[in-house]
Amino acid sequence: MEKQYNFKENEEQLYKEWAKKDAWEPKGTGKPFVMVIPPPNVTGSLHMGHALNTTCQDILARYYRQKGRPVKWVVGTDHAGIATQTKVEKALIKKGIKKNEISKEEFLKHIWEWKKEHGDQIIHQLQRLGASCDWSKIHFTMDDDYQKAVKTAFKHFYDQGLIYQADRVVNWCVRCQTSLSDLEVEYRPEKAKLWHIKYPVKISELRSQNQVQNLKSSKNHEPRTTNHDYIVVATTRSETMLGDSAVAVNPKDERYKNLIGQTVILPITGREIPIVSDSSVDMKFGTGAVKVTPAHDMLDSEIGERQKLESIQVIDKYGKIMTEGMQEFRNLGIKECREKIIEELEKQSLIEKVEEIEHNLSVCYRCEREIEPMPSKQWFIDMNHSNAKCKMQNAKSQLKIKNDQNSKSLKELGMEAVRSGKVQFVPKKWEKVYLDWMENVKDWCISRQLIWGHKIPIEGETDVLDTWFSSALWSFATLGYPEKIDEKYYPTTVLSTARDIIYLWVSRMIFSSVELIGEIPFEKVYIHPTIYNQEGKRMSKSLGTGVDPIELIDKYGADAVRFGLTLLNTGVQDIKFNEVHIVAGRKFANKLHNIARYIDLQIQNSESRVLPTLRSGSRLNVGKNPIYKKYLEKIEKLETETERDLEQFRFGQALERIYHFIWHDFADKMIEESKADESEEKIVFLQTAFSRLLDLVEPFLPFVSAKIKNILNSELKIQNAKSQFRVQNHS
RNA sequence: GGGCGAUUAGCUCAGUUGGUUAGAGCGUCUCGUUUACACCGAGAAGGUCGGGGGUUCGAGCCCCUCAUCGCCUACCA
Repeated sequence: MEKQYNFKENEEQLYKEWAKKDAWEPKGTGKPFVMVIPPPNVTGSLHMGHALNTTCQDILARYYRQKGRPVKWVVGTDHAGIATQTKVEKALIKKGIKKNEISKEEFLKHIWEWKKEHGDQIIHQLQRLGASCDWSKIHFTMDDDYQKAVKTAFKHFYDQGLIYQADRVVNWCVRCQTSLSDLEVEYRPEKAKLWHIKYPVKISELRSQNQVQNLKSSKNHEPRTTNHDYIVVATTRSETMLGDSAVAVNPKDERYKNLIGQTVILPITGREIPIVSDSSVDMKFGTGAVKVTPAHDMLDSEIGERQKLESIQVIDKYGKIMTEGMQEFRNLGIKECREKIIEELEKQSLIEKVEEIEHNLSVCYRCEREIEPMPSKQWFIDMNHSNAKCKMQNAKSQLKIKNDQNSKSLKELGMEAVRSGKVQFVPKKWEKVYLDWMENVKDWCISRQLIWGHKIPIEGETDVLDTWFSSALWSFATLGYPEKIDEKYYPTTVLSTARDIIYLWVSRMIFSSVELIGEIPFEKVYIHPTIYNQEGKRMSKSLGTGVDPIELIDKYGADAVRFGLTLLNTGVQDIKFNEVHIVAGRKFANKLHNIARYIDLQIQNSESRVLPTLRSGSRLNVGKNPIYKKYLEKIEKLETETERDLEQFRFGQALERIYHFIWHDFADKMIEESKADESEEKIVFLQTAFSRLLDLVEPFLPFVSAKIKNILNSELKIQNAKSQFRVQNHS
């Protein structure tokens, strides 16, 4: 054995062996331990979050496999609709190909080519980390059998009356040319100008001098600069006033009480629109009076619905102004129009003042372009109603849907699965987060105007499904649905994932599984900590604050990376990434290697005539020496504590204890003290103790552990063969 | 605006129901080349556990309050 552990050589050799198809198929007879890996985007590359999550899962997989349970760890990738399409679009532009200039079919071909070329990258990266997934089948959400699952699921929801089409204001990405669900919208703080615009009130309708007086003396409106009477609205989006249908004020607002029901003349357009009262208006913001554009704002759309206002679309899906009449604005970009309107209003002295504010700009989570809310016909899943599910289940269906489920909404099913304790979150606090969100869940917009994805299985539809619709089926579509689900493996045991997809993914998997299978998808949801960079900020590729786990693996080894991440993973606390712990991991691997080297030497130098047959993991009790006996009891305690920790997902605590024991107890004390012992028993003891300690280490640092076990085992074989030979010669 | 979490050694973090002198890794300092390992060993320095108040025989841990930071969420136009 070399003086220093060569992780590179060892890991290179082992991970290829482990990536073989049948290497990790479930074996054994106990209660199966089943996980589905959160499928990474097919175009993605491994980031620190993946590395941590994969490490957690692999620790569990290897630990329970060691315990003799059949472990099934389902693996695969997600087609990731919008993310992939955006990525391939960009790649094509570099080649001089524009998406708009080629047919849908050609574009799809390019995406499949891309998938073929790059789709395996993330899989290889998972393997380099040592992930012991069941590689015999690498699922993909666009596989034929998966497509079948999606179609079947859609049909079920549809037949139950849970899918409907509606014309609604949705989040629209002008660049991606698709709708987005609320969860796919991100927010970016931005400085903006808040224009205070005077909308003239139709004076003839003011019934009494009193009202005029009231209006004039209104605090926010002074000093008056013209002879007219106005109501002042505040907006950052002047261009949308072309589509205003009302001005809304809070019914409790004394300033405007008497104006409710009056009419204002919308500047520029000259249209007459009412002043309405709506309790959603915040009296403290701006002037307390808000212009209502039902077609281009989520809140306004709701007000519009309540107040039965007309929805006037003035921005088209390409982000251009579309107006009837008023040629001067037609086809302008949004920002151009915004300025032009302001110019015009200034000319008419209708701008009262301009405020600088900071507000949240909503942007597309994939391309970061500004979101334009606009009306659009889309497909939705009804989350809140149960009476829609009037049609009874298909008698031929093998789905065993319990009767009471037919009277519950998806929201209720999702909440009940967690409330009842059937699905448990670890740490527990995420249950509340989940339930709070579920409680207020809105209907889910599932149609996307993309090319890459599952086509909505309705005649004539060209839209595809939200990528999360298909991932919602992941836990069972990978285990046999819609054909027969292997009941042995369902529900799965643990789902380990990141907190930022609790809503996007976990929640949808739960209600989908309960609705479609009549069974929860997993018993436990482990939400691992989030990794931040050293400044405590989010790691982000686009910000250049990310750390590439593969580079770390190259530098320190996969074992070391696993060690470093796991040591920091103590549960509740989020992780500020720091390389020092990975350095410690590399040292630890080396330490293990050297302990093995020492024991190996002892075995080799042994003059023993008869070495007891030892196996890896042997529970053989050694000898009379009470010190050794006691020490093995100490190890047993460590084993118990590790088991307890891993049952509670206390990965960091478990590893820390093992690490400390091996280094500062076993190596620093026990081995040092044993050096004085010349007896044969010492060797038996060291070998036994160490092999048990290696078992404890193996789930955490599988590469170095496997290597050492091999060496020690083969050394033992040699020695045993020798002693057998001697025994035979003597007899 | 709501919710959650954090604040412990120079840095990154442990600290399991409140119980003697608060721990680890890295870093720093001293010594040590003893044939497993210098990616090592022996030892040392370094913390009024964010501030303030309270409960208790006893508080890093429980309660209140303030401060700072972070995350999630929301319709502030």
